[in-house]
Amino acid sequence: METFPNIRKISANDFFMRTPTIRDVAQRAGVGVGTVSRVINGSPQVADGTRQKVLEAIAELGFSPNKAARQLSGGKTSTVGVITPFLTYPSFVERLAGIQDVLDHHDYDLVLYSIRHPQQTQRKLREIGAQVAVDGLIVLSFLLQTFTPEELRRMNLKLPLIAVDHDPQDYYPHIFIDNVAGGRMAAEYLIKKGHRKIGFVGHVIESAFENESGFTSSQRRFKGMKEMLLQSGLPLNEEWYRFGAPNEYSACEQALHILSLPNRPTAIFAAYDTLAFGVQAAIDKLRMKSPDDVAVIGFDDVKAASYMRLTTVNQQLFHSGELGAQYMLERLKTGSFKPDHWHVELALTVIERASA
Amino acid sequence: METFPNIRKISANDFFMRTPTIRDVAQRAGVGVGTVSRVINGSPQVADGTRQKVLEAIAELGFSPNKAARQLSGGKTSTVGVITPFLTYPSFVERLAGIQDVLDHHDYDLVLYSIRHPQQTQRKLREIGAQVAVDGLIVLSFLLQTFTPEELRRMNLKLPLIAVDHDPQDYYPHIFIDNVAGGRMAAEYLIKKGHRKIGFVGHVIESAFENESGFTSSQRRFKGMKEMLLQSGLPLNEEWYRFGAPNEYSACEQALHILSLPNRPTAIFAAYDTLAFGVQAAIDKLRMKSPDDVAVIGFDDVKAASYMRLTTVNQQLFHSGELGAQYMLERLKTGSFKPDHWHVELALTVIERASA
DNA sequence: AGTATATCTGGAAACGTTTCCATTGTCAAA
DNA sequence: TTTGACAATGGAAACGTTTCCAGATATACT
Repeated sequence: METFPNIRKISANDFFMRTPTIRDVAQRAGVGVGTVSRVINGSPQVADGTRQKVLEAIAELGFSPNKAARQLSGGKTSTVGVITPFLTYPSFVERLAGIQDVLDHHDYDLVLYSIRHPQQTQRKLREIGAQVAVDGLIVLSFLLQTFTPEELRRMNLKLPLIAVDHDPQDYYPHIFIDNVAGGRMAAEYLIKKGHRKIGFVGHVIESAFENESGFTSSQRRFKGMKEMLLQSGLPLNEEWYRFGAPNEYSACEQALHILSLPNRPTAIFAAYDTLAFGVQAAIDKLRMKSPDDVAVIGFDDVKAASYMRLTTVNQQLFHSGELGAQYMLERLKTGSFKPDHWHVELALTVIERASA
Repeated sequence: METFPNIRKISANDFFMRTPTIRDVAQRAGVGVGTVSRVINGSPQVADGTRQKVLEAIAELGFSPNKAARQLSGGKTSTVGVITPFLTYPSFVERLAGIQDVLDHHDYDLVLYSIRHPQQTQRKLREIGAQVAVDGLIVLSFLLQTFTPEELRRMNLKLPLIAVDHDPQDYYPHIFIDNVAGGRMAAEYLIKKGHRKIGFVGHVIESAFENESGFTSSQRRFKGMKEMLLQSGLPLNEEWYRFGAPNEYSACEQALHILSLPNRPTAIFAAYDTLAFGVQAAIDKLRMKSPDDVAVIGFDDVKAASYMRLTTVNQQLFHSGELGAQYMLERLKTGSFKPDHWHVELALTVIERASA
């Protein structure tokens, strides 16, 4: 009893428009499958006439190469993973949007991994690496910092990694900003505006949940501010500095406290825009007005900051995502990260709006 | 000259820990590949002893099945796509987070497609369908509404579809809310609080860019509000209704206008929470106070609404995403959507906070 | 014992690409 | 005319699973 391995080719199912394969295209164009593959992948090794025929066949059949097969054979997925904590924080979303934008323009897909607890990171990384479901991985914020270089080495990930919004270091490419310098800039701006009594509303780590690297960007920005105040011979007053959860409501409470002091500051630097919104709410509650009664400057330049007319320090959130994706794609194309892309610092700019 | 197709198996490369395949596991456990596959997929057709051996081998080798191969062979990707407009709107992000959460718990990956212009939708859908890179597609908001049922039929998508936040209709499963009823609820709440002069800040479609279905949820919520006012015998005053872009700044301007009228309303219903924040800003600017001078109620119950102490209409954003994902997974498992899941309305609730 | 039945297992074929090698055709130089 | 180099092409093998069928083993019943 002979078997007919090709029986599917003429089976009844095919009358219902089986999605076309490269073989169908080859047949239709009267060429071999190899040639079709070469056309699809833009190899120069194809005569113009042939290429034309193939392209026509592709169009007529509405063929589109099957990703899984492509990946299995070639080892490439045309997919980049993004792993992020706190999907709902506006700053992460903006970076994500930047990444998405670049990947989309290069016909790469974006797989989103979201982590609720840093402890999940390791498991997730292993999974991702083992399944080979993505060509590369963009890691947002501190997630990678939860590992020592040694741990990371032992995990022996084959995947190209790039970190966006990550402390400067030497172990993998990353894009970062100088938070301390940013803090200095914010303070400098306020000082130039004539303020001498400057407060701060920031974020403390309450648990290991938030950041295991020991420092939040809030702390660094605070440090920069203090440096600048000292350097300018201005008073540092511990009463004016308050820390809480990273949300508007908490910030509002901190600000209410600060602004109710008998000797209150004339300006407040909020570590994130989100906190600044809370500070603005407090100012409004107290029937004060910024910038006249109290000036407010934020940090991040989130989308909403422009609606809210918040003066803030821009850190190119969207662009950081774009760059991360761009460098990753280059890495995937050329096989290695450009040395210039290993350690990329983004410039900060004070954006003057209505609040300070 | 004989060839050795299996030469790779003993090539030098293997000393560098080639990622293990199902064959390696089979060998190590002393069983056939079929058995390993059955173990991985939880088939009951495996003796306990055998299963144990296989599981051990899997653990020892750190094996994890290759997604691409799995898909190519079985036709399944363990991946669900999400297609969304305006990635950066907070309400979309919350729905997305809900989807992500459910998928993650079921070991499904989430591929994110973002659309900048509704016209891209069709191309994107075709691409996604053709590449077979996802098992199903969750469509957010109005994107599918840009097609007539006829168009959609002609596109002949093989992919299971479910829409989240989509007008009720008959062509595919969807999860929705009754925006008109929501508008009525908001108005009713304000009326119960004693307000008789109620304003509205909403969103107009400025271009085809935003929504091609003819109605925004803002318009529907407005309709509901008017119905309720009429029904309660309260005055409708066109002066109190203003429409603009869907951002806080624009809403602030509209509210400033309304609240500066000689005969101003004592309460304002904002079509989205984002707009409500703008209204609150306006109230603060005018040195008024909610809820005493002007009450404000929003709609959506975005995360920030709770920080901002905004009274609003909750529409279960996160949960809508969870449900969409859940129903999709069920569809993928059982082969069809449950009839109950074809047309799912989510309940709305007024959340009383400090603003009204 | 012998037979029927149920359970468990091994392994080939198939999924749709890419890649590599062999073959053919073309053109220029000798 | 012959030779060599090179461009263009066809098609087999490989990628790592799942599925299906056949065979093996165990169990139950006569």
